Amino acid sequence: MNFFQFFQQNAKAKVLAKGDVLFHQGEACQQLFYVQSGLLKGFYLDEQGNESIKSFIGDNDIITSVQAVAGSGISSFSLQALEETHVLAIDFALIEAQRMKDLTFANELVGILLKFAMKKERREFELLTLSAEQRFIQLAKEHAIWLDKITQNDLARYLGITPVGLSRIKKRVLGDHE
Amino acid sequence: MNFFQFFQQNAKAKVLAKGDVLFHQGEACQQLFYVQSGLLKGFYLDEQGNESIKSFIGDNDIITSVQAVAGSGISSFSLQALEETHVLAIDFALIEAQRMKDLTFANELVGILLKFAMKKERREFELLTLSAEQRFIQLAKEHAIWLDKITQNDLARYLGITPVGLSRIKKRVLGDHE
DNA sequence: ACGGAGCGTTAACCCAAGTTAAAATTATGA
DNA sequence: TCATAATTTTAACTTGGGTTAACGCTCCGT
Repeated sequence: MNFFQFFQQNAKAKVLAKGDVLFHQGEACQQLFYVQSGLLKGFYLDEQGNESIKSFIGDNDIITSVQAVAGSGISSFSLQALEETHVLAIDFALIEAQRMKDLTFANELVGILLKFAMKKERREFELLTLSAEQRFIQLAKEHAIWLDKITQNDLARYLGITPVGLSRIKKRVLGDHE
Repeated sequence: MNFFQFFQQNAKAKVLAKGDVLFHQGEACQQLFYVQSGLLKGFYLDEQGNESIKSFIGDNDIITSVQAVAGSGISSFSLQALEETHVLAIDFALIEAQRMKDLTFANELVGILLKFAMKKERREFELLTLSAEQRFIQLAKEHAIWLDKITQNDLARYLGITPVGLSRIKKRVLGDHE
């Protein structure tokens, strides 16, 4: 069976208002979500309350805590809506059951995981090899839309710096044109 | 069919001497490798010649360039042996063919990819949320063996800092006990 | 229109890590 | 064993980004 057919047949629709949390760091997460529309952030919070943003998730993205559904059962991060967001939720157990008996489905899952792996490899590359300034330039090029929709605080926490740091980088990079 | 059976039947053994390169950044990579014994580093080299180490790969690890086999065809990093290393090499096309017709095989691949995704998520977490010093402490705890086998230059490039920086961190963390 | 909340900017000061270069230590090979 | 190369440490100086706090702007809500 086709992955998205399966999704449509077995998933439940959910609507999140701005600020709503889909799942919390430290709690169980047994579902996988497909984002129909809207925008979410996945983020870590440490003991001191420092936030680090793992990723932004938008239209047509699939999101879950891999650690939770395939490992410990507990999510290591939270997922929160930055605006009104419509998602489809499906129990991961259903996906597991289906892939065990459906070759086409299993192979679509392989494809999805390969794409996911490439995305993570990319992010790893940027965090490892680029300076904060280079990461900002990269982001501004590839996700220009984010600059409008996402607050500077969140953008900074995604780049691994503070909002103050990002403000300085913006000044340096975008220039004053005085 | 079982993944490792398949591997054993279709893979070619290769022996790498210290310093040998399994595949080069910027070149095609169509194979997947299973490390029987030894140690490799996967690393990026930028235009200025700065090296960043993506990962160390040891006994029983599976390694390939996901970008290359599932995306552009070109590897974004190089893979080099840090000591004599024995690997099994298999064409990724064979894996693709097998997973398309073998449910068990496809699902084992899903399992492998889920584990890979968890590893990458972990690395992303560390690069995003921890300071260089915290990353070193973490590494010393989890991979104490690496401290002996791997040069400080390589360890530093894995942590995202310079060898000089790592020397300072070691002094700070391990203390002088004077 | 006013007052506050939230967001972004700026400034002053601090510190971790980069850079360069020299010194010290450890490995390696003839 | 000794000489040379490679690795690690140390030192001096620079720099990017953190921290704190003040300031300004904008957007609401009343």
